[in-house]
Amino acid sequence: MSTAELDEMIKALSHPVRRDILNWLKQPDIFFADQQHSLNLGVCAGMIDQKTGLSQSTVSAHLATLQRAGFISSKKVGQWSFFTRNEAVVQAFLARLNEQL
Amino acid sequence: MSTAELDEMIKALSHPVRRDILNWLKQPDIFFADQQHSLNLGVCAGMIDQKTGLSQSTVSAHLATLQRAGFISSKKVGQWSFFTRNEAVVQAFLARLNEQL
DNA sequence: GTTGTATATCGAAAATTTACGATATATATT
DNA sequence: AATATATATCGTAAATTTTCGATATACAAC
Repeated sequence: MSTAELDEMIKALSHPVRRDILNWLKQPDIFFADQQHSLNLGVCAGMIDQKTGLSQSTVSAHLATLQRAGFISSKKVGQWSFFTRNEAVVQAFLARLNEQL
Repeated sequence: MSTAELDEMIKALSHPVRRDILNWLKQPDIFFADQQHSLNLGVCAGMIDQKTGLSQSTVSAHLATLQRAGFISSKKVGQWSFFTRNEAVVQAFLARLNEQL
């Protein structure tokens, strides 16, 4: 993980809504129990839109930011995009911060 | 550490120069070996100004941001301000992030 | 007291981030 | 094909952050 990547990751975490999203994706079964699709694929974007209360386009941008930072991945199935948290990346980030900071 | 405080701390770390400063203050004897005053008191603002290459007022603002977040403290002696890293706060922040993220 | 030095604060310009609605794209349904 | 749904992208306005020079404040030295 380069310094530039670390920078991008910290910036990604510097917005409370993005931290919320990352948290919700930690326990999809708890936070997205009402999702119609199976949670196996991940959480679909619209569910996250709802939970934040922000506009669809804004949330899409937040998700893109988290994805660029590597914290989440998306899988497109039909018309839906399913997002999952990359636990390994989160842990690698924390480990890096522990030694770097 | 409240959510608001955590937010302020992450934001404080979201600027590379502020992370640099925090790093330099971790090993003052290495990064500020040329300081005239004893390093026991901390690192004086002017030394940090130099190292960043940014203007005096800009660095003063960065130091204020780090201080508001709790990561550093300052002690005024004569006309100088000496800054020290609050290791306990840094560690508390990391611990919090480890469980919260 | 005047001059010099160190730092903080002020005011403003520039850059970046956040947010929205509108639109584009892609898939699904009728 | 026409319509509906889900998401991404575009253009842009608003908010926030970063930066600077100028000034204020405080102390030191002469």
